[in-house]
Amino acid sequence: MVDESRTRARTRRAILDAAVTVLSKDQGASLSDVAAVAGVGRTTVHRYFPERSDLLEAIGADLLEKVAAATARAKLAEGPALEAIDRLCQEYFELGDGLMLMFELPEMMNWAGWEEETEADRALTRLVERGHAEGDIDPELDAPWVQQVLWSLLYAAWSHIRDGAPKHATMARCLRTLRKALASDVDRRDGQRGVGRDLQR
Amino acid sequence: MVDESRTRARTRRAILDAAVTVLSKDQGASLSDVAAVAGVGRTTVHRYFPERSDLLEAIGADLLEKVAAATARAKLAEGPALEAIDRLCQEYFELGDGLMLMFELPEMMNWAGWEEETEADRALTRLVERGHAEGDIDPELDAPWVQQVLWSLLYAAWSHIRDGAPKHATMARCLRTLRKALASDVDRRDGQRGVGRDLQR
DNA sequence: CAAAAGTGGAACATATCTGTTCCATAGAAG
DNA sequence: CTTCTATGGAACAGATATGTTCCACTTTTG
Repeated sequence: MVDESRTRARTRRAILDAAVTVLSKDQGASLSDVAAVAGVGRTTVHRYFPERSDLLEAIGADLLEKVAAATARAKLAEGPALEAIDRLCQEYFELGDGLMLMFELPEMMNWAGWEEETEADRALTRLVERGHAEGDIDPELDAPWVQQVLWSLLYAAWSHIRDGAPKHATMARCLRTLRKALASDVDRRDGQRGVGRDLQR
Repeated sequence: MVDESRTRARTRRAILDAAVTVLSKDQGASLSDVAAVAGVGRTTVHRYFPERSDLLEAIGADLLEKVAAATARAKLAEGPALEAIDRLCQEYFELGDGLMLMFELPEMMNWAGWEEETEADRALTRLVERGHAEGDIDPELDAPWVQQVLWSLLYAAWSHIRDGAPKHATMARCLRTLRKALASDVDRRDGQRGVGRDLQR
């Protein structure tokens, strides 16, 4: 894992990406399917990932990195808490198929990397607590529940898009829904900023 | 399907229920597993549902009925729109494992019965539109999106419970979240009724 | 009680996916 | 150009789930 020839790195990525694409559409897909989409022989897949579980594990690790990167980009420590969550939601949204995989692939949710609390989890927890302290986030909603809501709304958004809904509008609705759900009732200052305020009647 | 002896009906139900229980925990579970939990021989399962797909189809149909019944019980045409959605959410919540199956079992979401719009869908659509007209529901959130949000929050709630969260408290948070998310900003009358108002700081 | 209905288990055939080995060849790197 | 890396494909072995058949046994039902 230390260093790989460029070709090896490229093939590896191709397989990983293909796997995410294929498995997010059909979690029961065979390795042949993955190989086909990756434009690679089935043998090659086994060369990189001896067992199916190795591939899944690699996907998990890859996803974990992407989540970490997305969380970092959202800079959760900066600005009003609700705006920070907005940014986080947008970043996670970009994970696309990978996001769906986390929900839909059984072996993914049970896999080791997600059991332990990641830095991303901790950052979100800190953010929610800050939101509570600053009066921006509904004090009745604790960090774990906020996390559940965030992910499930993202899931809802992507499902909706899969059903043919326009991407951008759906994203806007998702953000709006999340923001309203989490906003403290006392503090309404930031709740309406951004998306479609003027459409309000 | 016309009439079945009592024994047959009971065995059939046992298999169906066992299947929901087992498959909601492991979508890849074999028919042997289902048979074992149902307290029935594998042969018997095949007698009632010749192919795996037949079993899945039967579960789908069964679930569809339960959803219809739950929707009817919620009496969506009565009372303020937000309260009606509250009732609906509580009714659906009771579906338990069946609810998770709809999300997690791939063959379930693609299955025929869900494609066409059911009476339950139409009732919800009418409710949302009524909510818009009466100023109770956020006009920016249309019926399909409201439906997505409703189901995904239920999914979030059950996932949270699976993770060890207390059932009742989670349900309360789920309702609160949904209500706030859907409430129109103009109309705040009903937004706070019920769950944990006195815990507000 | 006797016939009929319902059941369980063994045995078998079949399909599919997995994981492995081997070899010839294409492509990169020196 | 030559060497070495990476690859694709065929062929094979093993595991697992599916679906079927048959028969003896139990329970219901008339």
